[in-house]
Amino acid sequence: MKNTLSIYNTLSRKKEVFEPLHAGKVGMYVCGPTVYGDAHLGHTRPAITFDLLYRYLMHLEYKVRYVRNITDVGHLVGDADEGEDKIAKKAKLDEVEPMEVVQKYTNNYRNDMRKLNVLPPNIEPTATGHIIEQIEEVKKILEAGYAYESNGSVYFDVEKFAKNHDYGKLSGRRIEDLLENTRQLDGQNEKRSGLDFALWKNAAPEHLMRWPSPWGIGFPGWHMECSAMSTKYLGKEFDIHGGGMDLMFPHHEAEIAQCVASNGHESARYWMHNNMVTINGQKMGKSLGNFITLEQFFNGEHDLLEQAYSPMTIRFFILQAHYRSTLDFSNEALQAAEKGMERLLKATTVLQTLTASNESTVDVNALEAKCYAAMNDDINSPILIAHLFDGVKMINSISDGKATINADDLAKLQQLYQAFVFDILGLEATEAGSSNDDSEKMDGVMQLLLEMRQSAKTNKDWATADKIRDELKSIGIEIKDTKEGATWELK
RNA sequence: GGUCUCUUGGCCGAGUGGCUAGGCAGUGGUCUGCAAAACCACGUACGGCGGUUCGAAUCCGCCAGAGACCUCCA
Repeated sequence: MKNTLSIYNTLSRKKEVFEPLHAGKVGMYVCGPTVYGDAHLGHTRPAITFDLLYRYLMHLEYKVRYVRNITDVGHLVGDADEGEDKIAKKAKLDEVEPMEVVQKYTNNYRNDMRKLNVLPPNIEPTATGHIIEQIEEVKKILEAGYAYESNGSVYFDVEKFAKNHDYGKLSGRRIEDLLENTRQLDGQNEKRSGLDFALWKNAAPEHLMRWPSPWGIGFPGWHMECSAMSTKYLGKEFDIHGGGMDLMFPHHEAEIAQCVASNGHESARYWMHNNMVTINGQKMGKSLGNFITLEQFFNGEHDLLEQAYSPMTIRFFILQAHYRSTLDFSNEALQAAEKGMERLLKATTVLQTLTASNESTVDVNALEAKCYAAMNDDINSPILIAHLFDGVKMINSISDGKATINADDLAKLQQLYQAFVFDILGLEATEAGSSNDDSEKMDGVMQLLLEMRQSAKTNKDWATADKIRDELKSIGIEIKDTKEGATWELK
């Protein structure tokens, strides 16, 4: 039951049973961020999608090597400039070293991911740290005859490759269509065809990031790093390659071509693509300028945000949609996610306090089977979450005495929620007040106030009881009366 | 222009040829001194028009609308 994971393979356009290349082991490569700006909501989609997959594979007891790169060189700014590196351009703007920019945004990215409880990959290689490997790959492609040198740059010969290979198989493109739709880009005159892409690019004198190569001073092409680094750390053939849908063409298509040209066969067996986060129905993206950074979500400082949203709310929001669907941002949707998640997490706390009876009136095995079925069906987290909410009703009913559970089932249910809510979905309970001295004192003060209010209530002194409640509320402390007594929380 | 995808109830979002998705909001109830919170219960749906079928929101066609990629992008 646990081991019938199916995943949607972009190559075949259907769900396939996942069978690793080597029994019990999984190699997976995911395209990481370009570190020239703060991470925004869109960046969380692949990070959380593949974190979910990584966590689930580990839960299934696979030994996983998860590689996610940091792109710190190699992408062009746009077609208007002179082939200048994105990172170099920003660096000049800020008048700092390119590597300083890279370091800053890498740090920010890792920091944001940690807040989102995204597990760090096993290897997080950088493009600048693998220039030698990339040059070696370019050499191999030249030797294989699928590339040519021009003016100190090396280009991949797409038309030649397409004669005996299927260029466009991943993205569903036909070479004839592509040939009709090429645009004027930098270096076009150096290329034999508009479809050809750079494997190595000659650096202009003002270009800051530059390395020596057999073809002169330059920098690696846009798609080279993923081929070189996936091969180095996962081998010439590996299990899963992931990334955003927008990378399918040309990036992943070029990667496939590079690997085939250099190794004689394709590298990744399963290609997985997450869909986009939209805002007002349109893709949230760097180039459109309609993005909201994670930092802005966390502190609420953006015109479109009605409030701050915790990292866990963002994570739950992402997980409530299937990774292959678009997900539309709105305050209403995020607030719904926030409340729903609180209810789910609260139930996990209640679950720890349940006591066992002799008989079970609930079916824990059926719930467990449904949870695995959901995850095995192309890691369908929204379905999983729906089942977990059914379980919330079960937990609350037992807590209310409307249902009973025996000791074995209770242990199983507790394990189930630990596994699915915390280990697999990667949610974590919101920090219930840090345990420093101040919060301990605060807690003491609050206990005193609650006791005073309770005695006022006992004396039917409603004026005093309500004054305590209302005045605390006005300074942002909310009292909640429960069956077990009053509790408080900061709002 | 080319290729492809999507259109589900107030909002977000699953799924499927016939069997309740789920969450949030809303309504009713339980609890409470009152309220909040919490818990329980309950609607409303499958863009339009045709077709296939015993039966379609689910398959096919047309129309309308939205989007993605074709250029860096998660």
